[in-house]
Amino acid sequence: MGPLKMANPTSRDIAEIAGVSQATVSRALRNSPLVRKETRDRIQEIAKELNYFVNRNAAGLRTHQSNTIALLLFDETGGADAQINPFFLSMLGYISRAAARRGYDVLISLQQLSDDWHVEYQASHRADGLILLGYGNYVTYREKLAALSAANTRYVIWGPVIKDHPGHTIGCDNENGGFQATRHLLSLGRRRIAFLGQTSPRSPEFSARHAGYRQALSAANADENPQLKVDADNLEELGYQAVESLLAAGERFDAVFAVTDVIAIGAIRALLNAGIRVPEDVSVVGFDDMPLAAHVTPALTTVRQDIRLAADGLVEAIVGLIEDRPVESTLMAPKLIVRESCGAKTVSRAGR
Amino acid sequence: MGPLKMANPTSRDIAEIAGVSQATVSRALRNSPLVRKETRDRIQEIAKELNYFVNRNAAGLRTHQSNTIALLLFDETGGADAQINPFFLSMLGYISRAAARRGYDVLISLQQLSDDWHVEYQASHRADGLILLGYGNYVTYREKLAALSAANTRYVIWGPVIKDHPGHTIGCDNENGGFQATRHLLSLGRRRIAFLGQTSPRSPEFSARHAGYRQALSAANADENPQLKVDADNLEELGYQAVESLLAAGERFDAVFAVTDVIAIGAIRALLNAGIRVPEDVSVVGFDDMPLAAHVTPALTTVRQDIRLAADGLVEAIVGLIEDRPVESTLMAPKLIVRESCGAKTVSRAGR
DNA sequence: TTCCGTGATGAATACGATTTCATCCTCGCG
DNA sequence: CGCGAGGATGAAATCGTATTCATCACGGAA
Repeated sequence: MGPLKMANPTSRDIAEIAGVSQATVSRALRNSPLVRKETRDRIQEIAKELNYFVNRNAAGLRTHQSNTIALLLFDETGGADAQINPFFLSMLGYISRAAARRGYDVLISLQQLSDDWHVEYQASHRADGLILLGYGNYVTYREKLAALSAANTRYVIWGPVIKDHPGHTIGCDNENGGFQATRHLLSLGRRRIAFLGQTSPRSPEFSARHAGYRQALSAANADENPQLKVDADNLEELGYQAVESLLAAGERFDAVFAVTDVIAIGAIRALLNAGIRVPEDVSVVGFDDMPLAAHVTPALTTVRQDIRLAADGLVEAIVGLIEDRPVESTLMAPKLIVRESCGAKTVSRAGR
Repeated sequence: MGPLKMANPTSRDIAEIAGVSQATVSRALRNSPLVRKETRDRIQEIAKELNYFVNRNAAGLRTHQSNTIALLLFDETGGADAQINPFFLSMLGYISRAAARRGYDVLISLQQLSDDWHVEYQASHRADGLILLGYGNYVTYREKLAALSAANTRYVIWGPVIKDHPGHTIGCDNENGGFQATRHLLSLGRRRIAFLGQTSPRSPEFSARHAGYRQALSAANADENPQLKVDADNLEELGYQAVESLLAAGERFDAVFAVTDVIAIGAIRALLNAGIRVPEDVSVVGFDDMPLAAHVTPALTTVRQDIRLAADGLVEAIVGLIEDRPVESTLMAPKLIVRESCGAKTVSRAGR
């Protein structure tokens, strides 16, 4: 017989064809041990033949689940048409894969500070839980997070692990990362190390990296020079300006630790423009190891956050919450990736 | 009275509180003109008070809609842990915003060649329509697209507009882009222009760019030199190797048109490594204008695809299909962005 | 032979909204 | 004063699945 055709087959249609009840079809499709194996196989075959797929709305209505995770990206620096933080973007890919592996879809949403949608996702049964990227800024988001908790929403945050921080958090050990970067520069004989990045309490991650920087300095009996610290938000242009301002002030420095790859890239551009060689005259180290870090010239030495692992951790955590398993906040170890911009190696092909 | 509390309020709960029927609540929440304004306002207020949100599963079940668009990313070059094509990634951001503006959520899914999920999305009522990125390769995906059409799925493809191509397509005028890039190099006095990129029928977009390249050459009465054409897939490493092979073969060239920014960046790295100056000795032009193009050194001259516009177009198209409006395939005009790598300007701060 | 446990299946209901159809009330007009 | 039109609301059906509770057949034990 030819292929069965049907516009929108339902479990009832299958039941009729198979000569069983709709209940049995439902059970068979979910591999319930309650149905005899032969019946089950027959039903599944018919379903495939008919190109049948479970209506998720109906199933979700009945089970109060959506098998979907909402990924809320918040990018403070961006206006409506700004590029999204590339670090988050590449995280997104891994999150999506990790979620798929566990049978969850991923819904994405770019949030603005003014938005209040976040509460809606779980309440409307569009998602079973939320992953928050870019919400590390506790001060700004205190009420938002409180609202989430009040609505009994399950969520996980990527960001710094802070005590009293509501909810569960997966983050990178930023302090240790800052320490590694700075220690590396010191080990290369650099002593006048500039620090580029915003360290207000509004960005606790960057503050932690700064703390690591100071820690490494004092471990080497070197003092922090406040003149060599420049605030800069996470934009390439601001990294450029930060170095410009250092040069304009006549500061002397032989290394730069930028709190972010993006800032580091801007800094390098400014240095080269000023005729300063990198890494011969000034060593530069970034943070994040974003995809392009290996491909700029000189290739960027940086502190890698293993986003693959991070994404896995986030998904693992949110799924755990959804399925009522105990979940703990986690701190992940970063790793120094040595390339060209620090001068530790002779120039060669960019590290992989 | 204090704030009303309730775990999971339903429209029925609201009805009871407001002293009306559940039907009226449903109408009021959807701003139906059938309910008196005062009643409507009162109901909406109660809903807000209760922190009520429509259960999308129930609504979707009834209306056969999900108000969701599935975004299928296919990246041919990537294995399980590979980075996603940054061009698609940044498109994703704009798509998400454009969809939100029209009241749609975006579900993302990274597809592998072996996957057959694509058909499922609409059939399972998880999405009302599909946007396909990276499916430009018609030969490989012929059956996949056929399956989609057979399942009566609404979908839009980002890719080359090809006649006989099933479905609707939004794409960039690649031929024109290749033409502009090459003409620019010619106008700078370059004559021996290498072409880097895969041009098999499996990648029609790249072939189109190549066609534009040839067109510009012949318009300038210059002949194409087959020795200067190197196949290279879209990876930085392959751009590097392509230039290496040209150099190894002893070919002389004074310019490179890379079919992609990623390839161009690899090419530049290889040139610099070989002691060849860019742009003084060799001009380089890329394609895409991905976010980092402005930030590499030298900043990349490239052909910009306006991804913001592209994303808008894709969403506009898929929403049109969903809402049964007529939709046409569209070709968008690319634009040459002159930065440093071509040598048209004196070196200065990277263009924005 | 009778009875009961067990495995397999079916009937019926619930999930929470949307929508059709019916009802009721009011007001204007003949 | 009666009647019909139209505005506002309610009752009830419906969407497609998951699940509870009943039913039934079968076979072994008493």
